[in-house]
Amino acid sequence: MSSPKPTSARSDGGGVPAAVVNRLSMYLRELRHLLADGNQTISSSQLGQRLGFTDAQVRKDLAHFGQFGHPGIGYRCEELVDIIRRILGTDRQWNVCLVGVGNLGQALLGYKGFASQGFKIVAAFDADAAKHGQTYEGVLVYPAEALADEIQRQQIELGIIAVPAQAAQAAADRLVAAGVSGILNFAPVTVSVPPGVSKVGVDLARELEQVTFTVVSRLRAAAES
Amino acid sequence: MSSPKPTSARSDGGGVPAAVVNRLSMYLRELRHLLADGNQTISSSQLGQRLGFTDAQVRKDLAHFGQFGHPGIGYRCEELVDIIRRILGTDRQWNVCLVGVGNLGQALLGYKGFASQGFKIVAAFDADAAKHGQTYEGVLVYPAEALADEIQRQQIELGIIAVPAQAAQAAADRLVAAGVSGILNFAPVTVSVPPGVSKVGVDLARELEQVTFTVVSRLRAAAES
DNA sequence: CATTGTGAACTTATTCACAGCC
DNA sequence: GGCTGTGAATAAGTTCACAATG
Repeated sequence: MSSPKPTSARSDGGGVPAAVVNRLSMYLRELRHLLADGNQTISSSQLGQRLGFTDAQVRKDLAHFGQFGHPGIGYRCEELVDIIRRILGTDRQWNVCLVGVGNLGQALLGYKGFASQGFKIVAAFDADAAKHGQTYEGVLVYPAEALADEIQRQQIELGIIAVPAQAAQAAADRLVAAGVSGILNFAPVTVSVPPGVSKVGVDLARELEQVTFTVVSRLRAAAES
Repeated sequence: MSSPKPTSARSDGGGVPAAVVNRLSMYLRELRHLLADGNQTISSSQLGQRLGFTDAQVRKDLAHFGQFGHPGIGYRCEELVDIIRRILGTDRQWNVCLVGVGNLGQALLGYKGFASQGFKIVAAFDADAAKHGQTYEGVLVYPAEALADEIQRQQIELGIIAVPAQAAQAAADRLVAAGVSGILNFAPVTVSVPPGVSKVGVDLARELEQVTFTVVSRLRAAAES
């Protein structure tokens, strides 16, 4: 018996494959760097080259959303930044909360990269009573029981889970019950959320495993040659 | 002009698509949880269901590497854990170093999930002289100049970059020059490494952008219905 | 005339479906 | 009976190649 149809290649988002969205955010990052370096325009082949994609790939990805290029010119960096931000939904601020103020949680509270993309962590939650009422990087820590109230009060739409594996599903359930629309999960477990709530998981150890796989593959290929 | 042929779907690793390796590490994580819960065996459809994949997908992924199942029974959890660990290269310890002992770097030093998968951070490097000689979570911080020597001395094979964007390429260059075989990059830039060095990038803000995209897509779909 | 946008060709990935096995 | 492994079928994603364009 097979699962309904989650295919892993598309997660959701108007029929746009997840891989396209992933590349889109790479284009955005690269375009910001280009802008910072004073570039006005860039062609699909130049942009692709910097990231290791073909020119056609860049154009096809953008074609999912409209026509943004200028024949003979390329893409205007500033214009395309605005367009991609609108596509990704980061053309406005998002209020975010953090669940789990441990090692990783504290680092996330101090991470500058969120604010610069429009993400604002406005509340943190932790089970440890010793942390309640304290502020980290200017963010106040509440008890887990206050989660629903704060999410309502501060209009928090996204939640970041940075609790131990065994507490992750409970954290997700609470966030969902409180009405967040999306979750970024750093706990090394698959949490389940209802349809209608977006979810992305980042598992640091799994990322390193992707590295070791290619390392050992290379070693193995070298051994048999 | 198009780029050579990086296709993005496969990065390297004996012709095995990156997506397969990614799922493999999910299977591994899930199998560990199953084992911890006392399960002896699991079928491809059960394993797939837990992660949102079809049964055929699970079997095909494993088929890239051999025949590990038992008809009528499924897969023996313990056996499959060993097999996947061997495939991913995590059936042994990897010495890892960290470059950049800031917010995020300190959290990574304290992250328990690395050790449990065989990754041992044995040295850290930072440009800030105030940190030199200090230990964080039992790991000694060296000046960046000591990088090559320590990597040689402690046989470090992997490097984690957790420095600001503008310092990331230099950190990568140093790691490569010192002879690491793989890099996990948390800086929000594309660093380039020579062929022969593996690289995986994790950009926290980009991960959140994947979440917001699906959130706004759902909102947009709802709006036009 | 460099560069986009896009149908057509091609390549890669996923699912189906069933023979073979325990 | 329940489950794997896999060739065949289908679907999805990528690249090619060229007409259209400022």
